[in-house]
Amino acid sequence: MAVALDSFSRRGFDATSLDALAAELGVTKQAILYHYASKKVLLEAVIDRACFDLIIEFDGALSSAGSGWDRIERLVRTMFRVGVRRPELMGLVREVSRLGGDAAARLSVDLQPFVERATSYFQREMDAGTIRKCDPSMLLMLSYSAVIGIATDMEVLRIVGMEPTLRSAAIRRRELLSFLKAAMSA
Amino acid sequence: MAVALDSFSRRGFDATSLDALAAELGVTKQAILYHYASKKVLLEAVIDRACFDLIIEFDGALSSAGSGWDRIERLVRTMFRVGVRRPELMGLVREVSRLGGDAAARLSVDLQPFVERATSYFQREMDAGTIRKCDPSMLLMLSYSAVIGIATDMEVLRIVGMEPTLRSAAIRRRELLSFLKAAMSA
DNA sequence: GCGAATTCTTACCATTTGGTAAGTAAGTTG
DNA sequence: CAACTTACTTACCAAATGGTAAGAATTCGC
Repeated sequence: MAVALDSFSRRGFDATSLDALAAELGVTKQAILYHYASKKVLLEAVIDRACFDLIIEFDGALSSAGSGWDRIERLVRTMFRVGVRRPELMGLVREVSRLGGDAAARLSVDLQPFVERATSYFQREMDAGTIRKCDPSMLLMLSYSAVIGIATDMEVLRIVGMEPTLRSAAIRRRELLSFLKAAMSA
Repeated sequence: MAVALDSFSRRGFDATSLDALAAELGVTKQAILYHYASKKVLLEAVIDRACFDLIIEFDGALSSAGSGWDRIERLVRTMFRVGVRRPELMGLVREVSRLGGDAAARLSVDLQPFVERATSYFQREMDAGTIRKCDPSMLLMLSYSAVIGIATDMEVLRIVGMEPTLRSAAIRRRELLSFLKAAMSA
């Protein structure tokens, strides 16, 4: 499962053959097809798993104590941490969203509760005056895009002249945080 | 060429078969292989073309008259316009960056002049005090990511609750502009 | 008008793909 | 021990893939 998640998000769904997955696991392709009736079913299982993990990762940050800017900062930090430490999770979201169709629909359903929670949380903070008023969906989308770009578009990072090493990730996180802070401050 | 660019960026390189491209063009696969020795060569040609178009699109915005914030705003507007009206250009950048390897290297070479121009332009504006000091590479990366996300991740847009219609694109552009403005203001 | 280049097509081909069918070794249950 | 389930494997298969070889129609240079 972890292998499939990793490969789907890194190499893409179409570019990942069942044979390649099986080889990596040291079994035959039919061993996979025994547990998952088809490649599509495997993808659906991987989507469910990734969404579950994603929600688990964010659950703490969204429900932990603290208020105002501290909590916002913790949320963004969490987003960045997930993007750096588990890039396959966000990478799969991107890949599945590109695939469209049933897979994307399933992703949508799986993430709906989290998205609703996050946007309503942003909304509350806006009403409270912690962050400046804007479309909460837009804010979520921007945070996702920013982290996705910085955490998974390694090649683009290299193109714009940033070395995509883990060592410099901390620096990038600090930059992104101050950037988002400036953008969100009331 | 346009058909290949579109399909590579929308469906992905691996998921685009030469037969499918040929069918869409009303010719046979071998007609394509006559002009481009292999699928890889076709990809390289498409990359060159996309980068050329990208640079052409941005050239006006980067070199046009005006100064200070007006020019910055025009640059961001251009980025958004390209993202919305020619999503295949930025989509291909994302796809090729995911593919890695020779293709990504070529992309890097093709875009290097533009990237250097853009970052040095940001640097000048920072020195002039128009925008707040930050890593110019980071700023470029963030703008790219934001526009990529909003312009090409249609499914994710739907998931976070934004209808991905052209009609609402203007609203999103305004939101993004005010967002970037807030983030960049000195 | 004729050879030659250009631009295709038809006919193949080896490999890879997701998927099926059937068998088998190792438990598990009664 | 026997029936049955679990977790595979080996043996295939039809379709699709990128690519080659050779031929045909059209255009071009002279």
